[in-house]
Amino acid sequence: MKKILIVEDDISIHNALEELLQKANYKTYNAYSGTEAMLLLEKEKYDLILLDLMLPAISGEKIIEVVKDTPIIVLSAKISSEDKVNCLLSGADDYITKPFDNKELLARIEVQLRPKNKSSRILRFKELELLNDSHTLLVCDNKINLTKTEYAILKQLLLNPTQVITKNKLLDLISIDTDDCDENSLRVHISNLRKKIRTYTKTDYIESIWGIGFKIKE
Amino acid sequence: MKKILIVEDDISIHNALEELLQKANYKTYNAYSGTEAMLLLEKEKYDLILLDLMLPAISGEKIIEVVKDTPIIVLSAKISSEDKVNCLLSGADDYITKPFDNKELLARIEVQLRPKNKSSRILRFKELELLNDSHTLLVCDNKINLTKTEYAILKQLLLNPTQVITKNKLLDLISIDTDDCDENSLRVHISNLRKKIRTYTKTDYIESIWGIGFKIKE
DNA sequence: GGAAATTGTTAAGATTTTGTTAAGATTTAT
DNA sequence: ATAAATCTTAACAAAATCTTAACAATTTCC
Repeated sequence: MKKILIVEDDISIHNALEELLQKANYKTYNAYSGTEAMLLLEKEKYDLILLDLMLPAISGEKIIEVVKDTPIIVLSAKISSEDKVNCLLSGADDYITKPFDNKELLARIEVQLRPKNKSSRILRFKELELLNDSHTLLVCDNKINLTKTEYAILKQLLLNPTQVITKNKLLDLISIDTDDCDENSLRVHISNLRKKIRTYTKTDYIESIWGIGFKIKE
Repeated sequence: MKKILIVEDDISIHNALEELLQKANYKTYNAYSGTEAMLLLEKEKYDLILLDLMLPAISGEKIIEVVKDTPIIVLSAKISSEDKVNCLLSGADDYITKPFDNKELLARIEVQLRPKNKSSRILRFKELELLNDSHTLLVCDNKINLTKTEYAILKQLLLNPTQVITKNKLLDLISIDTDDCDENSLRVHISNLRKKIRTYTKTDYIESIWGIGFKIKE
């Protein structure tokens, strides 16, 4: 059940939103001011933020700047193109003007919540093809079986091929429960992955970023 | 340079879009019918599709269903909520009604093209580009690997390019635990940084402020 | 100008992190 | 319950990075 934070100071709009979202089977959280929103955001992670711009104390624009890891849909009475552009460029993911159509809002919420990779069937990178359903990897069209964790690691790396994935992030993937995560173990998995890939190609696709984590090469 | 496929049968709108996008530094590709779009999509991969709905032969809605690995922004004269919802739920990522504001369109395009992780920032200063997500430095577009501490130092300097960063501040960055910080060590790191940068440019970007610390030059 | 303090460079040794292997433990499938 | 697959642990080798130390160059101040 996806968690949505509603940031809106107008009580009647706020309540209407809450009802709408709950009927659509979302779990809602309520903030009635910018400061309250900030407090909640520090405490918990949400899947989406619905954000009014004109708020007491801290403005919505300020919140957009700060929040980096959660999609934001701005709900605002400000209809000027300039306001929209500013919000979108500074980090908002969508901008809907009030009054809005309920069904459209729900649709746009779904857009933000659905996985970026719509198909998510195949992840490709050069000679590599990671097949989602069969948990296999094709290297130059040669089939390789990956273990569950090897798959999880490679998937995470291939999802953001330009980005360094920290060791901690990868460890979170591996061990959901263990907080006494073991880097050693991760190292072995990476090593095994590399070895498997190496059987069919000479290029090493996994790069180590010393002290930080790992990344897809190039 | 990002590649955008324009799918639009109205010539005047199509040309206007093409001009707008090229001015905004995108590479444009043109399809004037649904069938043409499908042909191009089979041949090449694009970063974004701008899609009109009412097209000859194959409709825009059909294209939305088929395309799974490229973001789609629908540009349509259909303003009904129902049309919007259908498109968004079946796979479109945004829906803009005609006539549209150019700047808003460009902003919404940027939203679709930017990495999902908003925190992936780039710190730029003249010929230097410090890439947060890949943890590397580009000097005149030449990639340089930085060590963890070199990266931390340069990041701190580039974050406030007008400001002097004290030696103590930099030492805090380097040694989390050691309170017996070593200035000598810092000096070596700075020297190594300068050397690495010097391999691709003659200008020395790190200035020493005697007795205080360091600063980005100019 | 010259002494003292600060900064710059270099290279070697110490330290930390990473890579690989294999054996034992655990989980999963049969 | 047994066998196979997978994961973890441990040990060691290899690599990258950091610190130290020595000395040169520069700046400040008298």
